[in-house]
Formats: sequence, C-alpha cells, structure tokens
Amino acid sequence: MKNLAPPEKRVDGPSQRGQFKKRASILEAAADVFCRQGFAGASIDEIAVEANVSRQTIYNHYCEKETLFVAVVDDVLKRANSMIFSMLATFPVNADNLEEDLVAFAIRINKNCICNQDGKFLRRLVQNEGERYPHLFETWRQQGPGRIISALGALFARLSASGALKIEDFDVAARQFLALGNADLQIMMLFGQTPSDEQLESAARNAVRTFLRAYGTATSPERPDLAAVSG
Amino acid sequence: MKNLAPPEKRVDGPSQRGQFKKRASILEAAADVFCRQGFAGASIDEIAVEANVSRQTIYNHYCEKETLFVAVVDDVLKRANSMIFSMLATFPVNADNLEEDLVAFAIRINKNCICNQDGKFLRRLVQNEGERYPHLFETWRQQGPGRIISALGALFARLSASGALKIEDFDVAARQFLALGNADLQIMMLFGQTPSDEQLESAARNAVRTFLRAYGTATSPERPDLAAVSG
DNA sequence: GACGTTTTAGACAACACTGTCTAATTTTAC
DNA sequence: GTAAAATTAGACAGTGTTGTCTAAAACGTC
Repeated sequence: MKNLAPPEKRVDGPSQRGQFKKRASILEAAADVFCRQGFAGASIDEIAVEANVSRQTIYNHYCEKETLFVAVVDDVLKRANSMIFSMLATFPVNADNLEEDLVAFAIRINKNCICNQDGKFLRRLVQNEGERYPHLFETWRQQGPGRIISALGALFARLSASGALKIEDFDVAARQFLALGNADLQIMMLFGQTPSDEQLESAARNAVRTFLRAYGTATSPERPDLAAVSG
Repeated sequence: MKNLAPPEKRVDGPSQRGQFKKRASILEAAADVFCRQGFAGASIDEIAVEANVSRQTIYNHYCEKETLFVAVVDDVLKRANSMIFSMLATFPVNADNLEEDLVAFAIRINKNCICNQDGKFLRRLVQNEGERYPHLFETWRQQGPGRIISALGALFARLSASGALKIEDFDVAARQFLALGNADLQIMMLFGQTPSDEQLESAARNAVRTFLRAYGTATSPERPDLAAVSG
C-alpha cells in the first residue's frame, strides 16, 4: 500500500474512450478471485489469467492491488444495493393471498440478494476485510443495512395499517422476516453452497408460516386451532 | 504444503513432558492471527511475536503452517462444540416462567456460542477456508450443526409435549429460534462488533416474544388481543 | 493505410514469507 | 548440580508476489 501515488499516474486508468469490456472482465475476475482467496491470498497474476488479460493491463487500469480491490467492492456494493431495492419494490401491496405473496417475496430476496454471488462476496468481504479496511464499508454500514430495514419496515407498516398484520415494531419485524427467511439456509450458505429451488421454496414457506403466526391477524388461515385452544 | 514429511520428524512436536503453556500460547495466538488475517495473510512471525515465542518453537511443535492451522481449527471446534452442548443443558425444563427462561437461554447461547471469539473465528474460518480445506470441517459440517439442531429440537419437543408450545416440526422451530435470536445482532456481528449486554437482552426479548407468538399456546400472556380480533 | 492508443509478454528489482539450520542459552527433571 | 530437553536468535536458500519497465504487437479511428 503506497501512501503517495505519483500524481502523473491517473488512478482511473484508460477507458475514457472505450475498452469497457476489459474493465468489466477485470472487475468480474477480480471479484471471483478476491472472493475465493481473500485480499491477501489473491494474486494479480491469477486475476489476469481469469480475466484473459495481461497483468500489465490490470496495472494500467488500477494502479495498485488495493485500488482494484476498492473498485471491486464499490462495484459489488452498488449492484447489490440496487438489486435489493428493486426487490423491495416487489413487496405485496394488498393482503389477499398474503401468504403466497410473502413466500414469493422471500424467495426473490433470498435468491437474488442473499444466496447469489454478490451476496456471498459481500458477506465474506465485510466479515474479513471490514475491520482492516473500515473506510471501504463505512458508508454502506451506516446507510446500507439500516435503510434496507427501514424500507422493509415501512412496507410491513403499510400491511399493518391495512389490518393484514399486527405489528408493533416494524423494524424488528423486518429483521425477523429476513432472519426467518434464512433460518433453513444459513448452514448451507456458511459452506458456500447454493440452495436448490426446492430448498428456497421450503425455507420461505417455513419462514412465512411462522411469521404470519406471530404477526398475522385472524384472517390468516394457517394457524389451525390456536383460537380453539385459547377459547 | 509438503506431501512427504520426513518420518523421523514427529508431527506432534515436543510436549511429551510439559511445555503445555507454550503450546497453549501458540494455539491462542495462532487463532487470533488466523482469525484476523486469514490463512494466507497470517505470518508465522506474527504468530510467534503474539505468542511470545520464537518462530523456531512453532516449527518444533507444528512442523508446517498448515499443521498449526489444523490444530487451531481442531481446538476451536472442540471447545465450541462442548460449549454449545453445555449451554443446551441449561434449556428450561418446565413451562412456568417460560418466556423469561427462554430469554435467558437465548442470551446464554448468543453470548457464549455465537458472539464470542470462538464463534466469530468459526464463522470466518468455515466461510473462508471451508471450500479450500473441506476435510477440515467435513465431519463438523455433517455432525455439528445437524446434531445441535436435533438436540435443540428435542428440547422443544419436550416443551411441546407438555403443552407449553405447539410445534409441528421441531427442527424447523429450533432453527427459527436461533435465527430469531440473531436477527437483531447479525449486522453487528458481520462487522466483527460484540454486542453489549443491553443489546443481547433486547435481541433475545424480541426473538422470544415473536417465537412465543408463533408457537406459544394460549397461556402465553404476551399476545394481547389476537383472540379479541379473531373473535 | 496511417497514427495514436491500448494491450501484451517478458524481464526485472524489491520485498515478504516459509521452512531449515546452527550454535548458544534457558528451562526442566532428577 | 547435572544432564537432557526445550527454546532462542539469527542467518539462510527457495519461492512467490508486487509493481516497474521496455519493446513489440494489436487495435480503433480517421
């Protein structure tokens, strides 16, 4: 890590006029290798081979290994953030068919945000390098998860206001919804495995059933005989 | 990684007659450094300094870096396993004061198994090196989480049989209990932070309240007016 | 086709790390 | 106190990596 980069060498490298494909290829390969090997274990040569690019080209675009790393993290963070908010936009609006809609929503979140390559990469990277390079994730840490939970909480608030759910703390409910959605997948994901569609569906069903038992109003059909027991 | 270690060099090193303190000191320092830097990023010299030991001593006890790594993983896995099962032994037996007992249980699990140093180490290690050194975690992967969930599930089954809970799938309930317990702590833990006692308690309360709403029978006091709404 | 830019392969120095060796020193057992 | 065992500091070769440099080749644009 050089503290003083020579000012005549631009950090941003070529690409003013094109060669976007090279950059994209490097970013993708670097994400792969950094994810597999970690920052310390990743070698520029390995990235170059995987990107079908010469090592020098990497140094032309990103003057240091750390510059490349920062660019990869930025890229993945941006993509993951836009993905999660586009998924939040598919949250069910009305409450007819709520259970099925929530199941489908949970599947989408898990499949496209948590269990995909970007999700895996982010979990690893944050966990490994978050303490070593706090500045990389600081803004995401302060805004990312908090804003996601707030947004999801607001969606649950809407359902709660319409009487479909009965929730006191919307943010807690949002966190619990996500946590329940991962409950059956966490161990797989810890080992880097990707769940099958069947596993995704089963996990989502288990999660939503429990969530609706806790927060659903009486119209939820899936709580067979609690009223009978309580009455 | 040498494939053929000279047979006259014992893998287990000295310690037949004592020097346990050195070994323990090395193991502890190595766990620390491996956890912070990963396998590739950790240097033997750094471990030696942190253990207050010369580098040669490390090589005397563990002939290769990988041997040391394996020993550290074994050590942590054994300790974590024994801790989790000793915590499971404190699961509430009877159902009077169930909510408070479950809260205390969740706090104990989180504090002593999930949020402590060993838990952090294991999460990192499994996630990072689990694919590269599958043999290290294979037996734990097959037996560890599965047996933990089964054991916790059996405890919930006991409460269910006594009528205090109403659960269909005990293993699912066990996973959900643990997932709910982590719901409020996951982001902190991802960044390597350790929750305060207040945060631990609040997280456990939120988790148990929701869990009991989903699985509790009518005797649970904390579901204020579902019956009224449903009636 | 010509020109400026980008890419490439390869060589290169500087550095860090692993694992070995040795000889001196300290610790431990008896 | 003595002898065996363990530890230490330091030097060392071998290796891999980063980042630089150069000259040739490929590319894109006009």
